[in-house]
Amino acid sequence: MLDAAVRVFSRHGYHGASMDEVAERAGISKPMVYAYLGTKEELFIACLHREATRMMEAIAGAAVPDLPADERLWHGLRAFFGFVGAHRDGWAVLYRQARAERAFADELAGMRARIVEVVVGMLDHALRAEGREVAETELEVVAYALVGATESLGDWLADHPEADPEKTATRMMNVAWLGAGQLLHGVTWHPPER
Amino acid sequence: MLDAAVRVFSRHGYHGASMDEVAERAGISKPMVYAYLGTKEELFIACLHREATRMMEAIAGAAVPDLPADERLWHGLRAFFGFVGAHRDGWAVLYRQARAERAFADELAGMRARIVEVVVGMLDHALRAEGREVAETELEVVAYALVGATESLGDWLADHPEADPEKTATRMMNVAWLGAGQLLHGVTWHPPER
Amino acid sequence: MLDAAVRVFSRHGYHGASMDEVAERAGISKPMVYAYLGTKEELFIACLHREATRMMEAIAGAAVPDLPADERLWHGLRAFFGFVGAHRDGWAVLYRQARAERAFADELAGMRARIVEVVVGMLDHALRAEGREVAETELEVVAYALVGATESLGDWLADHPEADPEKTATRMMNVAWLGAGQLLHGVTWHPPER
Amino acid sequence: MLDAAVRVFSRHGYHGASMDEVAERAGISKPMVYAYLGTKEELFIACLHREATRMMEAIAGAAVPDLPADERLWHGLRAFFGFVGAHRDGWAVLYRQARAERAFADELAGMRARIVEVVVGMLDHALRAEGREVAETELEVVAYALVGATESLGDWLADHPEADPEKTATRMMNVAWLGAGQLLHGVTWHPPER
DNA sequence: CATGAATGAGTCTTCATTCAT
DNA sequence: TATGAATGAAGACTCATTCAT
Repeated sequence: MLDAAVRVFSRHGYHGASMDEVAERAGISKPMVYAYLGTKEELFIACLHREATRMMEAIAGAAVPDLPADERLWHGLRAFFGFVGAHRDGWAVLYRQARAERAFADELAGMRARIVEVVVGMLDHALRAEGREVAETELEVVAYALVGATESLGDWLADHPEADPEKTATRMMNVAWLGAGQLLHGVTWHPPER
Repeated sequence: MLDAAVRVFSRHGYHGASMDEVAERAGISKPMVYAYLGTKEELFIACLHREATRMMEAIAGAAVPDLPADERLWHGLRAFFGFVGAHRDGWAVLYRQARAERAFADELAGMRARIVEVVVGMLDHALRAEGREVAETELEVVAYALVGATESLGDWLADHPEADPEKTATRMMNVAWLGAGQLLHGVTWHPPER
Repeated sequence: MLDAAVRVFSRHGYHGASMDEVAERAGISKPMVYAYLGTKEELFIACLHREATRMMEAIAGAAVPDLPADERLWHGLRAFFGFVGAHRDGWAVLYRQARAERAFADELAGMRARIVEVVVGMLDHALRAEGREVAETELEVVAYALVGATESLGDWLADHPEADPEKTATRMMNVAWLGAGQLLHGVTWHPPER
Repeated sequence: MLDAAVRVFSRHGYHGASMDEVAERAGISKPMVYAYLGTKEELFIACLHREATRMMEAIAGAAVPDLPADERLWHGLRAFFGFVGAHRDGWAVLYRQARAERAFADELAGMRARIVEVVVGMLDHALRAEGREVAETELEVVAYALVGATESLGDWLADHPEADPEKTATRMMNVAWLGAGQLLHGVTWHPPER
């Protein structure tokens, strides 16, 4: 039943979607939709939740903690793009929709916070292995940027059905790792003197 | 009058905004809003357009072509984050809103295409200077990732009024340049053999 | 089971009450409610009926015919206010609800007619004892007024949990009897000449 | 426009009435109804208010304070029944409807409180003229009973289009005044010793 | 016998959009 | 030109009522 909702939301957007259509597509009557999942808002949150959970599981299952940092990142990215590629419909739109409505900000923020946290952990771990240490906030911003870049490519992927998820993951890995790799080695960039 | 619209759209989102409120905030009557800017959709596009133009101008004005690649990127980023910091209200929300509605996809795609194109040019130019060459598509994806990361941090900045735009720009530069720098030197990453 | 219904109706009103709540409060399933008592309307009528019957019985049991008129009235009133005081919840609301819906008008009219008839009989009996006689319609209107006043005080009592039913009965008796008493003695009032 | 609403509410009751019908009967479109009078609830309150005001004015205009108590009462009653007779449709139903819904209790209570207050004042004035004095609460209850009886006859009148308002007023006056008259003279009734 | 599950029908309410002034 | 007034259309949500189990 959530499948139907996800499809409808992804086709017409949160506001464009009508509960009538959700019900119809799900093959049940409107009151049932309300009985099972409550309000339109709650329904959307449920969708968001399920997709987020699935995605997180896909990633977590791939990026197991005992791999070296680069491989872990790589597997994580591959899982992510693989997921988006397979759920083009669902993910990108839920993501875009969720960003637009204040009401879902929390849900979304939580979801992203979990990912950022993982990435921060990954970076921190790798840094310590190099005998270096960086303030948490710094790492967070870097992680945020990486996640953002990844989401962005995910969005791009969702819009390009012909694109290959694996290849996209490789490209992202290049950008992310070579950048992160340099940072890990203590190379940093500074604004030029004025 | 667009100012009023931007404010209203940014407060309540595209759908949450009512033409009544736009008119009231603009101090004119609703039929005038329609006379001057047409449909709600057109109005929103007009807002989007203006903000995009302003932003592009701010960036273009800072990232002049005759600077070396890294400085050019740096000034561009600084201009971008400066703009977002100064228009927190407007930018992030217009951006988020625009992503949510299919109707604005084109507008948005165009706006982003222009930026990606610039970044691609920048990378290409720098590569040639190094005597190297890379397929356009490859560059595009990298550029896309960089732009995505930047937008993402822009979003983050818009949500953190206390954050410093300049510092954010520096962080982004680190992620972007050190990664891009490596790429420019021909270093690339490959998926591990299975 | 009716108890549950009465409670629900009295809390939320006829329209505000949902069959779901009735069923839940009664501890049975909705189809059973329908099986035993039919439609919501019929259910309400059943409630009305039971409450009316109980009340009539309480009054009839107290106002036995072989008492002198004033004592009979007094005992009737006392029984009435006693009943309302003890069933504050049920009575007043059923009464108010029933008045609002055309569908229950008949039921209610019947119930009141029975009381009015009793009062008319009482007055008539007393009048005849005084050797006087008055047109039936006249008596009916007087009876109607008395009943109305009584119902009204009943309502008031239902809204004032701290008030004493017995005292209220006494007050009503004062109004009713002194008025009725005068009438019984042939004293009547006429509109002033213009 | 309120006329239309009153008519619809009186025909179908508060719940049975649909805003569609109100709009249609008023000859305007639904959004206009909402623009002018807001919510269904507010609309009903507006009706209630207007009818109450009109009625109070009718009564106040007739029962001028400088008349002797009985004449004042008489004129008040006549005005009341005259009003109800002329607005059968409106009054009775508004009154019945208003009683049924908790939401209107306040409005109604206020309206009745004003009347009771007037009657209390009238009784008090008359009592003092007789050199007697009675606790306010006592008077209030008596007044309440009188008002209730009157409302009740009003209801009866509303249901009997063929009945004569003037005659009804006379009857009510008989009940009210002879009763009140006795009370004024200090005659009271006491429960029999057990 | 009892019920969980299902629904058709209908309500209030809102808003983008446009005449007539 | 500018607007106050008006509306068609649509959507979320609820509930009395009934099968199939």
